[in-house]
Amino acid sequence: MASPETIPVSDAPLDSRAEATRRRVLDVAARLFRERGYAGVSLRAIAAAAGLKAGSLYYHFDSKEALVVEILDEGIRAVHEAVEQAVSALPADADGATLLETAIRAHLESLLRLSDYTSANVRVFGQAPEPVRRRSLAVRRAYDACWDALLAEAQARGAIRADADLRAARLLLLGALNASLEWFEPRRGGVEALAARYADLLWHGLAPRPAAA
Amino acid sequence: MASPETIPVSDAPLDSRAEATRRRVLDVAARLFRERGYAGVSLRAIAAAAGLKAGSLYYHFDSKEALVVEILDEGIRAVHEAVEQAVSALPADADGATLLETAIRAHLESLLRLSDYTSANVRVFGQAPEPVRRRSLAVRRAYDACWDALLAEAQARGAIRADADLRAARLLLLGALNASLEWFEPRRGGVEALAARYADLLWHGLAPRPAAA
DNA sequence: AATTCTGCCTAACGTTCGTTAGATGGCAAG
DNA sequence: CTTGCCATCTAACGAACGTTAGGCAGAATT
Repeated sequence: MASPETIPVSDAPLDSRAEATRRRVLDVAARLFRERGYAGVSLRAIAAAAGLKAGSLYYHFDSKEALVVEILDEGIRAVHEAVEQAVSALPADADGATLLETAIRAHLESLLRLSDYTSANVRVFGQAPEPVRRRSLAVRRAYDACWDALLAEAQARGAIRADADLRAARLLLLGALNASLEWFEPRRGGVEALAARYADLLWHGLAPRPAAA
Repeated sequence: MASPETIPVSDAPLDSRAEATRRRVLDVAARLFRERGYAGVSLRAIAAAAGLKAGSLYYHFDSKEALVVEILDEGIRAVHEAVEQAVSALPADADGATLLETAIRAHLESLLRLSDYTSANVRVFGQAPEPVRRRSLAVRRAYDACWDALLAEAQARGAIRADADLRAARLLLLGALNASLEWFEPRRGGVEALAARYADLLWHGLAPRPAAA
């Protein structure tokens, strides 16, 4: 805590060299975890990719588990933030379809922009040691709850049929969106186009427009 | 090859003890790979779970990589077979919606029934060593092609709108279905119910029935 | 100028890894 | 009863693993 007489403005300068190294380590570790899984990446490989020696990682992180927890949480947190921010930027009276498409677009855009962190989530979470999963669960649940609220709101605004099972809808929707991490290539049409196509497919379905009874 | 004078009926008795052990090893290995990833599972752990010692695995498999390739291929192959079989059992004049729902049901049912093998696919393939991925690619591509043909046929029969991007549809659909491996619990409603809900959501979409212009 | 702190390094620990070679007991064929 | 294969075991190999302890140079503080 700062002494009473110091300027209380900010503690900004406390990051510098260490903070940059930390970020670099997280970035390369996220990429490696995505490519080879949790157990498939050694601390020596992470250190080497970040221009360090293995032992030095312990200056920045308590353990391999602590490192991966930070990557997992960061991935979810960033996407959660992007979705919340995009939705709250909508006019208060936006219709349900717009709400839905905005959330889908924000999820996809941040998911694919931070693909190393978010892929690590999709690929690594399920096979990480149990303490890692336990420590990372709260952040995931919070994001699920965000989508449950979002779908409920869209339904209230008439964009989702009344008989839809919202939990099933959430699982289908997020499953479909997250799977794009496995095949998306920016060259073959951008995120914008993908988001538009997916939002359309998910909202209108595969059936032809009339959808005769 | 049997000598000319032996009864040519069948070569059935050539499997016995060894074949049973092989299957047991594959089963426990699939479960372990699903739970801990490729690098997270040691041959000693697999052997112990199958009631063997590590060295004995080499009597049945050439290497750890060969073992996992077999598991990956088996998972895809079984689902592929189930879908082809279910579709070909339909009357030749079945409508597109029936075709679609049948394929979705067959995929989900076999996916979740053989969940250790299929989960190993979803979770392990992306982070397996490159030789493993290369050797397992053909089987995956064949299944993708199966769905491309299936969706094209459904579109020809009028169950999918003419403007739909079939590649995007396939990726969305399979992504959504496969994601169910991560959360499905048989207690909370069976596979049948899930297949019906998912087929409905994917075909009709989230939008209310009229889907006003 | 002297001192403290920061960020990283070297070296080593005990353990576990995939894999191999050779031995061994049981079961089946002669 | 003997022979030989079949399925598994034991023991060991070098390499790599996560983690720790202690050292060391340069920057920051006094």
